[in-house]
Order: sequence, then C-alpha cells, then structure tokens
Amino acid sequence: MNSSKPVKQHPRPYHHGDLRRTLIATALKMLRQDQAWDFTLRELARRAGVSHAAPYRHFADKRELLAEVAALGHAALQEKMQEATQRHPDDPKAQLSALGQAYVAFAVENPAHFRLMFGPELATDPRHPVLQKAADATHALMIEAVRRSAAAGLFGTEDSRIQALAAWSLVHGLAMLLIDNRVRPMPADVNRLTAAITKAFVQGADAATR
Amino acid sequence: MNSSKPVKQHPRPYHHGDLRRTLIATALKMLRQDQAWDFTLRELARRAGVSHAAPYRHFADKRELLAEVAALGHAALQEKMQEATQRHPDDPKAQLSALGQAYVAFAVENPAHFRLMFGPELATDPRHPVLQKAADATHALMIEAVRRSAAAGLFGTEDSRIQALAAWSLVHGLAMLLIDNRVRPMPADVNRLTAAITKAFVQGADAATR
DNA sequence: GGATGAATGTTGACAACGGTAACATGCAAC
DNA sequence: GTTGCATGTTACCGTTGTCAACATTCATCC
Repeated sequence: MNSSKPVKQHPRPYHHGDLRRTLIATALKMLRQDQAWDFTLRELARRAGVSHAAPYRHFADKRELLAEVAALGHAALQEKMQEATQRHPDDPKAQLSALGQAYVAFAVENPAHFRLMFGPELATDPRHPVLQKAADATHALMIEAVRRSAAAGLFGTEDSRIQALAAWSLVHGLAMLLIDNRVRPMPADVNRLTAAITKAFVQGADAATR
Repeated sequence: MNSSKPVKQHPRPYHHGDLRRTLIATALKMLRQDQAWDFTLRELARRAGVSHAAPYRHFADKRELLAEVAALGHAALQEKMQEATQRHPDDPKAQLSALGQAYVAFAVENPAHFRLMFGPELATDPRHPVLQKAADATHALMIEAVRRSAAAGLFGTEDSRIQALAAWSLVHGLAMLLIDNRVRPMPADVNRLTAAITKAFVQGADAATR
C-alpha cells in the first residue's frame, strides 16, 4: 500500500549505492559499443544516471578511471593467455603459438580496450601503478612462455629476453595492424591468419636452433 | 630604399601569405617538442601567430590537418626505408634487416608522429584518402622487400603476403612497445636491440627454408 | 585607375568538456 | 536523536572545436 516514505529500493536510491562499480561497468560497455576509449566522462555519468560531477567522488580524474578500466583489460587478457597455454600442457611450442593467437584474438575482439591498455595516454606517465603492474604481469606471461620454450630447446642459444621481446613484438604488431584497419581487407578468418603467422615464427625459431 | 608603402616582406603581412605551410610546419614542430599529437588547434594558431579561426580557411577541421601531417610522416618514413634498402644493393637479406631497423628507428625518433600515423583517430574512418594512400605506400615497400627476399630463396614456400605481414608486424610491434615505454628500461642502444631482433627474424626465415 | 569579387584573416558567439567549490542528502555511530 | 562523513547535486570556471558575421587584401576587368 505504497507508504508515503521513499522506499530504499530500485527506483532512485538518492545515493546510488554502488556507483564505482557501475561506472566501470558502464565504461566497459561503452568501450565495446563505440569501439573507442575517448568517451566523455559526462556521457559516462549520464548513462550511469548520475550527475556529471558524481564520478569525482570515486576517481581523482578521468585518467584514473581509464587506468582502472585498462587494468581490468590486462587481467582479462592474462586469463585468456593462461587458458591458451594450459590447453597444451606438455608442448611448449604449441603453448607459445596458442598464447600468441589468444593475444591477437583478444585485441581483435576488444579493439578499443586493447588500445586503451597500450595507448600512450596512460602508459607514458608513471602515475598509475595499478595499470603499470597489470601490464607488467602481461609481459611476464610472455617471457615465461618463451623461457619454457627455450628450456625445451627452442631458440637455440639466443638471449631469451630478446626472443621474448621478438615474440611479443610480433603478436603485438599484428594485433595493432589488424585493429587499426591497416591490413585490408580485414580477413574474415583472423584466427587462421594469426595461426599461420605465429606458427611460422615458432617454426623459424625451431629451425634456427638446428 | 624603404618606400613608405608597406613592403610585402616579413614584418606583418596582414594576410599571412603562407599560412597553410606554416601551420603544417608548426604542427610538425609541436609533434617533436611535446611528444604528443593531441595539441590544440588554438594553440597551433597561436604559435603560428594567427587567430584561432584562421586555420579553418585551409583545413575543414582538425582531423584534416592531422591527416595531412600524418601523410607527411609516411613520406618521411618511406624515404628512410628506401634509403636503408639501397644501402645493400645486392643482398635481399641485409635489405630486409635494414628496412626493419629503419622502421623502428623512425618510430623511436618521432614517437608522436608515428603514433599519429598509425593511431585509430585517423586510421579507422575512410574520410582521408591522402593518409590512406600514404599508409598503403608504406605497406607496399614492406611487401616489395619481402618479395625480393622470397625471390632470393628466403622464406621457403610460404605465402609471401603472410611473410610480409609477419615482418611488418614484428617491426611495428617492436616500435609500438618501445615508444609506449612498454619495454623498460628503454634500452640506450635501441639500434643494437632492433638489429638483433630483425636479424634473428631473417635468420629464422632463412633456416626455415632449408 | 578605381570598382568588384574571391581569398584570407579576425572577432565574437555557441555548446560541450574536464574539473572545482559550495551546498544537499542520506547512513551510521554515539 | 544529534552529529559527522560519505556521497550526490548544482553552479561555476577556463578551454576547446567549430561556425557565422564582419574586415582586409589581392587580382581582375572596365
């Protein structure tokens, strides 16, 4: 019977209650929809249903919000990478290849998020340790995989840090070229293309050891 | 000898006279100085010594100006790439390696320009054919070099388009990771690092043919 | 050689943005 | 219940990209 007192339910909690999470979730949604990370903080607030100044109660500024979102992206990417390697428990070569494919696939599926994660707007300044740590963890996964391959005899005697950087560069560059529409027409079966390239890389490294 | 009539010389041509070129030149200067391409159109006008609306007499909007600047970057990069290949007239392997090094060196020396050239802000929309053509020409140089190497027996039987994409991805990714400070500490001798990686790639491809 | 029109530049306006400050509201603890 | 703190809102600031209206110069034709 509709008491006259405002119920503390869905309709309009005068204090949103969970804005921080909502803002991040909305930002993720906008990343997916607009394929661009340069949305407006005010637009974000609008979609979250709050005033344009509300976000500032939870984030110092726009960059801090974006950094957090980017860090989440790294977490998701890392998960995909680990999943890919675990699919080939005893085959370092296959692991490395699968890792690369997972990397590129993530970028192609989440282009805006990927660009945000690696873009210069957040990368160059040292003010966001959250993002820095997340990015380092991604890098570490790459290095680890190459180390395992090296231990299994791949890569010959080359410095494994350099080989790791080469592997990372290869997939990172491919991802960038693909999502920036630099490779046209964008191949329908990106997976096959990526597989071909990563396998060629591994094979080359393999052959070079002999 | 100094007629009283306003000479059409340096001091203050009430009509700047060569604004278009000046704007582009100033933009290039700001790219170099600020290491960022997101400067303000108004700031650009200020430095060029004109009012904030003057640029609109020469460019439809900011993106058009940026597209032109990016296209110039491609031209410069292509020059460096060609120069590098011509340094090794009869050695396709060395050519490919030198090309890659030139590519990365350009990126490291002109990070903001490089990011502008390949960034999504101008790449994804089809509205700037100038830039599109310039970028395609860069790509073509890459393909050409790989084709020559393939003709010389490198790469075995692999599809040369795929190998070209792999080579491009490698150097592009390395460039991106370097200028985004993803590889830390930024190695003082980037050239040695790049040389090691490109040579490893060529050697791998070479070994794979046998 | 003066009128005329196209280029080119300037001023002033607009909405939108990121960010801050002052004020309002609701929850929680004494 | 009062009181304090977290959280939300409104009002404001300076800046930006862009446009429209006005001003100035230059080339051209009678």
